[in-house]
Amino acid sequence: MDDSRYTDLDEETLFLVSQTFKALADPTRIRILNLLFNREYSVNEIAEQLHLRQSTVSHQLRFLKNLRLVKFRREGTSIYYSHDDEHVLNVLHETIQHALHH
Amino acid sequence: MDDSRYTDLDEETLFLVSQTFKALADPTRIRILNLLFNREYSVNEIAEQLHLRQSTVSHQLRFLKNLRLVKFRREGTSIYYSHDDEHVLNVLHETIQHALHH
DNA sequence: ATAATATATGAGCATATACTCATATAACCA
DNA sequence: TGGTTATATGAGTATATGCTCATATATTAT
Repeated sequence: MDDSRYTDLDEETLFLVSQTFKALADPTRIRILNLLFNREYSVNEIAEQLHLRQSTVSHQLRFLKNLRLVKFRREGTSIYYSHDDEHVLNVLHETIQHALHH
Repeated sequence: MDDSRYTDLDEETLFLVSQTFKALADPTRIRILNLLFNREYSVNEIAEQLHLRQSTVSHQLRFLKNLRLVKFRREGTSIYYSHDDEHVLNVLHETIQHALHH
């Protein structure tokens, strides 16, 4: 690996990078994001699919929403969530594949 | 994004993936790995470069070592650490660049 | 063997995290 | 308006995490 990859990191970058990975560091959030690879789901649909409580899903979605990793649209009383960050989703996808095949 | 990216994740994969990202979810570990992009460093050199306590560095290196993200070699009383996982290092590098330029 | 240097580790503490229950808020419909 | 369904949120609790100090271990040189 060449030297050009070393950069002294400023506080802000460090925080953003660590926060991004923190989003991916929890099994529940990974399962949610992994489900959203597929298509959009409502909060209750996510809860049912993954056998989680509605409040658990809602709390985690807020976390992912704050980091702009998911977006949502309202339809009646339901809110449908979908992924919203290609880069992070790719990173997750690659790492899952890496884990599955190694 | 196509449907082919959805896979129901087993416990083991989920654990491995979340652990991997957990390694990257802490500012101190990011700084250490980012330093090791460059070249190998001894424990004390890392501590000096990053203004961290020796024990802090040693604890974090143990964490990274357990996940096989770093390797080491002894030279006298010093132990030199270097990175040992191209995939994870690439993911970190890409995400740092992404954060720096967005 | 003893001293000096480098690294590893255990315990303690403060903070962060993730889940759950209960309840609030919001949209829709009769 | 009142009732129903869906989602969000606050508080409480248990566990996890990261740092620090003190000390143990290991290697080298005298």
